Amino acid sequence: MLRQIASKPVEYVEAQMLEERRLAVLQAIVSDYVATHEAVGSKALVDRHQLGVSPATIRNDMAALEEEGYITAPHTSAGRIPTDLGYRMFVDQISQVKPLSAAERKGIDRFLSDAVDLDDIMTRTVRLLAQLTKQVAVVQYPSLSRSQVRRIELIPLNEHRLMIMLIVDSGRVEQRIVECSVPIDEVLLADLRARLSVAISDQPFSSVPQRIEDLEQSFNTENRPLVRAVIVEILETVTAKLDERVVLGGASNLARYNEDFPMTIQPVLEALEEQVVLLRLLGEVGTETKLSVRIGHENQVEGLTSTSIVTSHYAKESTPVASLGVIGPTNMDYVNSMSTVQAVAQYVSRFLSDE
Amino acid sequence: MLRQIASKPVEYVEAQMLEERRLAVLQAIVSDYVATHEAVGSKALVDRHQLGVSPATIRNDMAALEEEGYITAPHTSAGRIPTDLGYRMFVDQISQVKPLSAAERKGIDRFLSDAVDLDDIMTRTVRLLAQLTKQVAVVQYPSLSRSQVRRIELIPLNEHRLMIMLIVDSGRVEQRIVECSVPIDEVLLADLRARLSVAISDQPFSSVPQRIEDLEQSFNTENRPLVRAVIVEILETVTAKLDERVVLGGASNLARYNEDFPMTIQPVLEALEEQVVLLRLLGEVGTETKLSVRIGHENQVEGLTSTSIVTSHYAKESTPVASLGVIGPTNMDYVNSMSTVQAVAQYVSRFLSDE
DNA sequence: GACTGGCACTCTGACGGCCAGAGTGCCAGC
DNA sequence: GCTGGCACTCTGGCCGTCAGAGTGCCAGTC
Repeated sequence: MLRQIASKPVEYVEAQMLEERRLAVLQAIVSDYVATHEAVGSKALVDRHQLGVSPATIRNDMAALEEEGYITAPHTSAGRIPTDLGYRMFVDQISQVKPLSAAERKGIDRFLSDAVDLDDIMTRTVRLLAQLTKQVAVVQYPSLSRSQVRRIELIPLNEHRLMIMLIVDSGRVEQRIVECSVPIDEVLLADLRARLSVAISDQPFSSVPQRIEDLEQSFNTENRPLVRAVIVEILETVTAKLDERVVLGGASNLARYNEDFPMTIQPVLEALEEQVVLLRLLGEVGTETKLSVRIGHENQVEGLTSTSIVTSHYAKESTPVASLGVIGPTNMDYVNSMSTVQAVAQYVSRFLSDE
Repeated sequence: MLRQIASKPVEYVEAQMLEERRLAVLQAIVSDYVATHEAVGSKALVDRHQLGVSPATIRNDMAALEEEGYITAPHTSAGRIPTDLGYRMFVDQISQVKPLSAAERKGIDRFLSDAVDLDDIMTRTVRLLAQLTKQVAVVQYPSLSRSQVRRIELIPLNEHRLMIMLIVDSGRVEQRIVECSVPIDEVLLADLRARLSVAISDQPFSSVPQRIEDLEQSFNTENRPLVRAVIVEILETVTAKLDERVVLGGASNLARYNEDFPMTIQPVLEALEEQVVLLRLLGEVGTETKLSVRIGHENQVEGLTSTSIVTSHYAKESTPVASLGVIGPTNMDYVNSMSTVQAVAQYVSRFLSDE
């Protein structure tokens, strides 16, 4: 890299260095602002970082950065604060995510390994994320659409009522109750279960509808009402429950920001109570990158334009099944959030795959 | 009532009337303060209520009420605000809970009747409560300790792994996965299931431990490891899951108070994130009264001493199974909260019992 | 004896003026 | 291209002032 620069004409080298310092200034501004939550001025900058130049020089750089839209001044005579674009630049510059310390990793490991079932894993994960990042954490349950049906059970509860139970390979269990007008015939039930089982066991959730829609035809007319009721209910479960489940935690961390940051937390809380919004925040699973950061206005959700979202996929047996992440103010500690989210996602993936 | 008073000596009648007016003043103060969230003065009081006396007289009453600890003055020259004791008196005075309007009842009915399973009922209920009262709502899942096991299933997932499924009469389903070192024998499994079923079906959850602890003895030595593993897991589920599940909603309503009420919401949010705290708030189910109000310091939870909690039990087939309620600032609208909580509890009870 | 009008007192909250501090932009000089 | 210096500007804290609201008390009335 250096060698390459050395081979260029002198002016270019100097322009390059200028660029580099300007970038360093931006990074310094972001990290100072994230640490103090106060607009940072040129003098403070040279005091706290080894920039090797005077405040006046920095001021020129800052003017340029402001011109380019990376930073902005709250008012004439205050320091500068980063814009969304500035944060974006900062985040993109973090090529390598800082690894967690051994102690931290061990803590995560210990905390998650006590989990007894999927619910427990999800709850623990969200608590863990919130605690480690001191922010609001979101964890999505393994997506049904990316899962397979492992097994189906039809359990009679009484004469007119039975429970359908879909067991999913990620450990999720979906249950649904069916009312029947006619008494339930155990033999028929066993038969139906067997055929359903053949049709959909070990098949992807998304293919269930087409696999069972014709099943009704193969039964005697007298039995069809029950069969149809069951099939309808399964279809409903499959489609309805595709709107994924999300757990939220650490909302109290929102209140902390308020101290030095007059963000009105009500719209944020409101947005976070909407499943739909959360799912949109967590984004489409299975896209290229694992770790994703959306800053301020980059996420289109109303009420969350002054928050940033750091998410990562997690996987079961190396196919991504869902996302998790943290939500905080745009002036959050990106370095820490990113490394924590990534690490936790890795651990969750491991635990899911172990099971 | 009037007749009775008329038969008493004159002094007593007057003392009684004095008492009555003083009570009216207290009620007026509470309702005005709840409406405006501003300390209420003597003049405003006579303006807005037909008290039939002059402000000066009211001032005397207010002084007396302050002396008795029902109201307090934030500073020398402000109006008065109710103390916890004042609210308590006010609430106790509401003998008859105001019924909801037909439209409201219909709204509740419609909203709840779309629920497809227990999870759905719980989620809908919490949303409903939060929306109707504009406060934070809490709903507890039907308590396992007050439920019966309806059915038990042992479902083999693969050679070394099976899922235990406890179906509870309230509609809850508890599942747990067991790992076995030896391959699972289907015949043995069916046998075990049958015996477990005999032992605990239709029995109260709390009696499960004693009913299955000796079961292991009746199996061959070679089969005991599996049997023991299953029993251990059931016992663990029964005891572990007795810590009840609670859902929370409408946290964004907390932020609203902040506007006119400088309550720091962080401790409140923190407290609400603790399951244990929530359960303590919802209180012991099955005690005498259905509708319960705890005001300010009456609930011993740290961080919630400036909030009030209105709860009610709900029942399945007329035995109470759990609680639900709302949490708000002490200056909340008790009349509305109480009637809403009561009505919603009734509807939930009905839906549970219908199923 | 209870209620009333009047009066003096007090506290808050809003408003405006003032000033120190911080930070900038610009410019001339190195 | 970097630097020191200087004039400029904006904020935030501080203080004094003042109107408004509400109280407590007292003497008078029914």
